[in-house]
Amino acid sequence: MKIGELAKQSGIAASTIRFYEKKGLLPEARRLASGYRVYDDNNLKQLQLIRFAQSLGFSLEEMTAIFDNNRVDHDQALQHLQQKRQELETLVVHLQEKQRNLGTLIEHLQHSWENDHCMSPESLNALMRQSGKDIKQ
Amino acid sequence: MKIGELAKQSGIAASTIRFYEKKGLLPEARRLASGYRVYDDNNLKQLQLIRFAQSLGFSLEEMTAIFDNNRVDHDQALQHLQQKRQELETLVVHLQEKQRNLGTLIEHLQHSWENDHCMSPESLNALMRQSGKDIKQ
DNA sequence: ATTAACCTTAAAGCCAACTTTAAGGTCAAG
DNA sequence: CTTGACCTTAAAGTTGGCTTTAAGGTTAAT
Repeated sequence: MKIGELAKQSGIAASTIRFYEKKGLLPEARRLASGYRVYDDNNLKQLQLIRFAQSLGFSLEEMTAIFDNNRVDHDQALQHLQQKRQELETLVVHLQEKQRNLGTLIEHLQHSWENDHCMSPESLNALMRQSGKDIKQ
Repeated sequence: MKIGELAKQSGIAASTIRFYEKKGLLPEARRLASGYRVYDDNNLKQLQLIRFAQSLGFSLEEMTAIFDNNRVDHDQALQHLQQKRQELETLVVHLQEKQRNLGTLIEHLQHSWENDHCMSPESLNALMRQSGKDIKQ
């Protein structure tokens, strides 16, 4: 199949597929005499794997390192994945904390607005002191 | 205090403070005769509030809308906050799912690499079919 | 033979949230 | 009265992950 068909089947724009190839995330595609790129179902799977890894928070650069087929260092790849899991775990904990803080903040604001119609920096400050750093990603 | 001091106390670069002012997120600072910006502790609190809101996932644009003091529409601000909490909740659920998937993936890979030293696309596919869409943000 | 739908490339543009650069002006210490 | 740390501005650069543009070449149908 040609790039338009692969784009349709994968849901990834043709321009993005070319972009991935240029970045080295995808191998250089075989070409027709006309210069058109040709793909098969393996390429479709590669794209799906990319989207999956992306949904796990991997950057294109990380994927290029891990999925550089031919010479995958399995142990390194595994380490990458485990680190990612750890990061994800930390992120979730942080986000849950934020969520709680935000809930509390909303309640405080509802009360303070019912009374004095101002933002009551005291409650804000209390929350802000508690709240950790970044959300990141 | 001057901008360098505020930068030090807030942990936010002076260039960033100027940038926030230009964006309209901070009010225009009072100036010395020399043209130097002058700040007080309220400005420090404003910056801390910005970092806090940022940690909750608010963009500078959203904050500009919400914290446009003088004429805050409390109901709208509250709606913003509640929507953010909802988004955060959804995000957490998705991330937890990703985390589980990633754990499963790691186990599968450990097994398949012990045996045939290849990535066993079958297990990957199974996971990928299950796994929802975006992480987003 | 023409048209429309496809493909090619390099290069530029986009977004948020900054950071850096260039070319200055101010101020306190020695 | 000079040195160095600080401040000013507008404008350009950065990052990641694309998308868009411009200027073409190919293919299939009519």
